[in-house]
Amino acid sequence: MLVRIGENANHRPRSRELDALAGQNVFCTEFTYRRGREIFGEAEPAEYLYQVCTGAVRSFKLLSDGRRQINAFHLPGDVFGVENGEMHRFTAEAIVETTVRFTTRRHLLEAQTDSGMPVTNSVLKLVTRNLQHAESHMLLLGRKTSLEKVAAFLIEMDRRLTAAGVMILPMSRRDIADYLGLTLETVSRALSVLKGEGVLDFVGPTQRQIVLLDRPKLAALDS
Amino acid sequence: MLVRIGENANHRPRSRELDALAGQNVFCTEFTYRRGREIFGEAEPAEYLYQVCTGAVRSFKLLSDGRRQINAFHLPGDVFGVENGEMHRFTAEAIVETTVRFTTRRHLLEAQTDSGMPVTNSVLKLVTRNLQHAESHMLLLGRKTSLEKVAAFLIEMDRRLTAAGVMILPMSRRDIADYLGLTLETVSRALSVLKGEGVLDFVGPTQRQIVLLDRPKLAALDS
DNA sequence: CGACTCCTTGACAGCGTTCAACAGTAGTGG
DNA sequence: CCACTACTGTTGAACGCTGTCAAGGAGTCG
Repeated sequence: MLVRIGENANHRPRSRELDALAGQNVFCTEFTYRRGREIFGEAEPAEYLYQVCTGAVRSFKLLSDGRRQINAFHLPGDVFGVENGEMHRFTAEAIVETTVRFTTRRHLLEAQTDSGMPVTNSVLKLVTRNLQHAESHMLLLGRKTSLEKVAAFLIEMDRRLTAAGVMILPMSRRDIADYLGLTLETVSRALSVLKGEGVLDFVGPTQRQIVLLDRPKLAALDS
Repeated sequence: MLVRIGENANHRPRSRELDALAGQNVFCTEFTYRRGREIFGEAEPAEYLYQVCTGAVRSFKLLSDGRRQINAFHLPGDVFGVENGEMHRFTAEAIVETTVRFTTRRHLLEAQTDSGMPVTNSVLKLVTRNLQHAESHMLLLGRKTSLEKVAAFLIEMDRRLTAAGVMILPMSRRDIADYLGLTLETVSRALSVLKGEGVLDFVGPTQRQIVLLDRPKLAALDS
């Protein structure tokens, strides 16, 4: 039986993708992870497939000395853990308290043999979307300056989680830095520059709530 | 009719993938591109699917000011141009004189409806492999030092094109740099360091032929 | 042979990192 | 509720890795 996701500003059309993937009759369970908890680890068997209901997830790889590269942030509606192999290729952690729905890969495979091929097609679509994101992120990581990286990050997050004119970032400066291949100090400095230039402003007591004041200028900075 | 690829040191099992993809009866044509020629451009309609017979191909994205990020090198046996969408997301160019086989996407789709689903599965495998490569490349681009990047590059190329103990690089220092998110000078310096440390040596008149003398040390440098 | 590209090497600059101090916020327990 | 502590973010100063600029040599191709 399906568990309904409540009314949520971040509840996008994509929320239905896990349904399309697994079929309407697949058993889906909800689970809530506390802030910082690991959802699955790199090289662990990929048993489940997840969809974010509320909260936010980071998936990343580590080098032996602790350097971290965050590959993607998963926000409400996003499906993740689609490894199409035996093992997860990332570690996934809840950034804040996060509720996910999940289903087993076995259910996926069974649904596939039942209905023919739409399931494989859905998996292909998801993998292709991940690949596209990875491709543009390689351009960012390899060839953009710190300011361009932060601008690109803001544009992406603006698209994905701005509601009522305000973007509430669930992730820390360190998370952003590890996503952009920078240090947290450089991210902080770039944000200060953008604020100084009137591109954005912080609202509220914390620095995690951002209002974009000049999107054309921001887009121009992304090159 | 299929065109046979000649005996070639770089002729890997993967060479059969386009067959598996498109079926043994699909019409495949060969074509040879001269050094530096564009095979397809970013945002062009993705009409064909390619496999390298001989030579080497670079696929890359550009920023408006000319900064280039090479996403992948395609070597003999590799299939490329699998965009799974209307448009190519990269530009592909022949690095040296390169012969490719190609088939139209339409043939692929027809093969799919004929035989059921193995075609989609093959596409999924290819896209998944691309994604895996992109994922580890993001870690490299975002978090590795120049020496680690060059070491990782050598390890990858050693695996993919070392024959008879010698690795003959088809690409220039600039290509390597644009692949690793560095400048060509930094690549050159890193190679000089590795030579100085006895990890590798150049053979022949040019600096494109490399012998690896200490693979364990090289692997250690990749972290 | 001459023009061109490619590669190496040196000197220097600069962007981003590192190290450090400080302030604001959140989380915890009395 | 408030004090205490840990966490998070900003900012400054100095460093260093990589980029930039430049020169020169070697290889390649017409």
